[in-house]
Amino acid sequence: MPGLQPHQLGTYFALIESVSLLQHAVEQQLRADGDLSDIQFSLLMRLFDANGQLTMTALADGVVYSRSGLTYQAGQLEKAGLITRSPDPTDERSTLVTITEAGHARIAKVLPGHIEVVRRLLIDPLPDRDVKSLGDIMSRVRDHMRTEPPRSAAPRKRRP
Amino acid sequence: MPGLQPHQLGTYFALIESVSLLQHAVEQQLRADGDLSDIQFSLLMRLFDANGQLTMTALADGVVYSRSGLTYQAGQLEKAGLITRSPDPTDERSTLVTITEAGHARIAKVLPGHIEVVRRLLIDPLPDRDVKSLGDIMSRVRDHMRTEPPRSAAPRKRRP
DNA sequence: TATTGTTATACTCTATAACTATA
DNA sequence: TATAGTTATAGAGTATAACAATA
Repeated sequence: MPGLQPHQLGTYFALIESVSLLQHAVEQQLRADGDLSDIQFSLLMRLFDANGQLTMTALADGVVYSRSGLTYQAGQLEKAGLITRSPDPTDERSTLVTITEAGHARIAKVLPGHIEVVRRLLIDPLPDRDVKSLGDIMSRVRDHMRTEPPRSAAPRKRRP
Repeated sequence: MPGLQPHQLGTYFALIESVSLLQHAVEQQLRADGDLSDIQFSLLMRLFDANGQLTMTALADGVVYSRSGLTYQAGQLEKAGLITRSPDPTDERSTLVTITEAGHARIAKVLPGHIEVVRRLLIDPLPDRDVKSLGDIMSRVRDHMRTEPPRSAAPRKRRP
């Protein structure tokens, strides 16, 4: 692989592979313990952290998908009784998404196992010094990505 | 979030979020430059690294999916002319997957942009010292995960 | 019996574009 | 005009189970 040095490439592959394994384990756990996809869990957690209520747009923010994808997931969560949707009195174009009691309960049900997986696979095998380094490094990477101009804001179109 | 200290949780979130952003950027690039999914690209790269030929089982190894999922992806790649499948003379149960000239060409077409994305988002924003630390840490995490007993080898069944 | 791979099928998820309604 | 959200629809991908053939 030209253009990157072996240790740079090694870093990339180790990162991608280990995160894939971690995500896979997390997905299994969430599905088994609470019948949730990782995305559904993220959405519930965002609501939880936001004290229970967000607009659709705010909820989607950062969980990169299309509007329609969020509508679909919100539909699933609503069907499962974990959220409700209601009009926003402030702005009648908006929809307020609210986490229900059952939604809270589902999080409570799933969280211990979730933490256990993350601890077992990521935290415990590393000395605390490395956990801190890793957090520090990846925070900088994340912040850099977030401030980067999207670059392919107008991605090349396949011929129509 | 009980059970994990703030810096441990922060590490987990920074890791997941930054890798998601990286993967998303990579997927865009692979699709735009070579009309490949990241999984298809991984499969081609595995063949490339293995000097062009692997059995289905060897090809799937590590790219965690079901047999049928691999059959599906191999079908897609074959339809696109990037691989061929032929019987394995050594073991007639096996199928040998071979990368074609077109497959090599596709990799060559896609790789520069791929490297550019990885460099821009992950490598360049970090001092080389951190690239090395990150590689070192994530290699240990990966190795640990790979040696771990699967734990949920027999995952809880939903009631039948 | 165990392993390799395929098929059929059903399901989840995603993306695009057209649409409604409000700011 | 721009923004918030939904719907229709089509396509990609995944998983399970049943299957055939070989070791």
